[in-house]
Amino acid sequence: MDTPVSQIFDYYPPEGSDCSPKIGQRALVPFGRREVVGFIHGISNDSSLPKKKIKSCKSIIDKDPLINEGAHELVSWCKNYYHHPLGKTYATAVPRYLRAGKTPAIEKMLFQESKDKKKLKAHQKKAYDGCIKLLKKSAPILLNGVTGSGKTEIYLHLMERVLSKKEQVLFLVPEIGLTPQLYEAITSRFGNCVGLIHSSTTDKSRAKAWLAAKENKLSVILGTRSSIFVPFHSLGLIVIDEEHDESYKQQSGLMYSARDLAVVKAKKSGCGLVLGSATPSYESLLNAEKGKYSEVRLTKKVFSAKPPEKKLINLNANSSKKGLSAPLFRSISKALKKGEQSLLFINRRGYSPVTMCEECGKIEECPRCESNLVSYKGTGKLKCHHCSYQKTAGTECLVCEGKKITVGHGTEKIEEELKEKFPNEMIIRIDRDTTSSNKKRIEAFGYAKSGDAKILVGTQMLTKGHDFPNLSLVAFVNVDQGLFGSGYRSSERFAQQYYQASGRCGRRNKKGLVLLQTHNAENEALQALLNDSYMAFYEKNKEDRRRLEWPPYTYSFLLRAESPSEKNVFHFLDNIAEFIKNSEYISSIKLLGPIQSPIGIIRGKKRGQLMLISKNRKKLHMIGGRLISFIDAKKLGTKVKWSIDVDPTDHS
DNA sequence: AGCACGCCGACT
DNA sequence: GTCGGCGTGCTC
Repeated sequence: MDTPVSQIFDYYPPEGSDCSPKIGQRALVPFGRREVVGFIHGISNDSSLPKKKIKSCKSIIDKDPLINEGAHELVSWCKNYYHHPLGKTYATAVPRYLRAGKTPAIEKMLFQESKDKKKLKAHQKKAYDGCIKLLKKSAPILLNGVTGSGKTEIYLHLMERVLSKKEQVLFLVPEIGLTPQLYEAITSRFGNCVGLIHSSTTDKSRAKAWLAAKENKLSVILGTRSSIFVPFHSLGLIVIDEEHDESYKQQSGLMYSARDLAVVKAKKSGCGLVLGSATPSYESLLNAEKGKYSEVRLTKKVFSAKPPEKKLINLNANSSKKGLSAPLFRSISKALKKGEQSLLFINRRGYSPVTMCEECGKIEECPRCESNLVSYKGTGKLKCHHCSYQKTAGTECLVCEGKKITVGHGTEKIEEELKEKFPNEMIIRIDRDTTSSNKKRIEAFGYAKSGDAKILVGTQMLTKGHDFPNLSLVAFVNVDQGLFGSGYRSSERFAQQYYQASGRCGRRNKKGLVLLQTHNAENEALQALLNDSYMAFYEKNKEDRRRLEWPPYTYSFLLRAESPSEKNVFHFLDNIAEFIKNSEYISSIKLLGPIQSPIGIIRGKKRGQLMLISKNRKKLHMIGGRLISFIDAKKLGTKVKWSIDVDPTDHS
């Protein structure tokens, strides 16, 4: 049941019934003073508990198991690998509606043979044939194809093959924004046979899609990461689009990677798996090198466009307090004259990340977090991006009555600069703040895609898998922030953003231009980015990772703890560090910490962490298990809130 | 996570 | 004498 304890609770079958319980059924059980829904995880003839202590189930909810064998295996694997309480793992895997003990009615939504078939171009056909051949080998396929090479059409052809064998398909996308275009593509080709599962899907329809897939009454699930847990009846293929995207990793609770779980699921069920990206994660590229994945490459574009011209704008030579330099403005003007779109990328929301008193230098900080407040001009607020704190932004410093100024640029400030310069053009800003509801998001992307909006400003949201047919200029407003950010993954991340965004301009016959504003024009990594393909950049960059022993050449495991009392945080972490140092595995593990987390205080809670790094995944996993038993046995975790992150994507 | 218990300070 | 705040511990 949905409790944060790692133990399993034993029950007798319901009294006076002769039905035999089956694994995967839901049961209504007395639990303390309440009655809750639980999942039958295993069946046994004995128990370590005294017979008197064991209660009987009130009733068994399902006639047939709700959790089929495949889902049961995946949940079990997940709880072991991520060291997460079993009940909480079920709670993550099963829709809320079903966990409440309810069962919705479902309809049939099955695949219909399509009438009009699109033909693949020669290079696509070759890749498709390669996939078909490799799928028989049952290793995951890494479909490594440059932007515009037509991966989607290959997915659709692979899907058709599987669907016509009456098998099912799971199609995963990193975020909700990418579902509409794919939903349209799939339904127009294969009929009304698709269940959608993402953050805006209601509890009930989520449960419906989930159940329909299990009952084999639906052919395709299109969804975001949690769809990986859908218990398909006869799954034939999993597609993970944009497999490098970090949205596939859950960042709280059960911190699973849907991409990694797909590999497990495909192996266990024997279905095909295609991981697609123009900029594969270093993890996947290394797996391909090791032969764990089969790789299919697409280097040709469907519409043979000239590669975009790439130029650095040296901000040292074009000094300005503004976020946008004169050469950048000139290029935007040129694009406007030709009636073409420009996209400006800056990975920072709000107006400015810092507000400071001009006289005394006092910076506006969150009273509850170790973090500066982000200013918003539109609402006149100062907001914390780590908690819900916000206040009205005054113009005067409360200490010395000096004038407050903003330092640095966010999407909102860039938008303002553009509006001053181009008052008559339609400018659209796309970030988490402007697309908070489904309706707002659809509207914003509508203007962007129709070409009505001539200038697009946005965060990474804007670069994720969207096609803007009229786009000819892409500009990175602040290269240095991305490329030289903290964390060993920042160069990989920036390279992915760079190739994703620059691949989107100059499609068809238009000549594209990519501009990068930087203070480090001579930097070697930046030069490499400019002159090389993503793969060439990877080849150079991976050596640093190997030498410094970071993932994917090592495995990592992050233990986090928080509490209002710093003493409690470090008492907890120190105890665990000591335990590891005394264990037999210490020789194969590198310990980093305990240290204060990069953001040391959030919501008034002190935060600390302990990182374990090892080349030996098995040993790292073993010590993880020992660690939990140690915390449980010594009751260490009572005074702090703690969590485990296996394969963390960033180490904060 | 819920939920109850129990200890302690505050208030009628 | 009683109410309620929250620290602690248990749930088969």
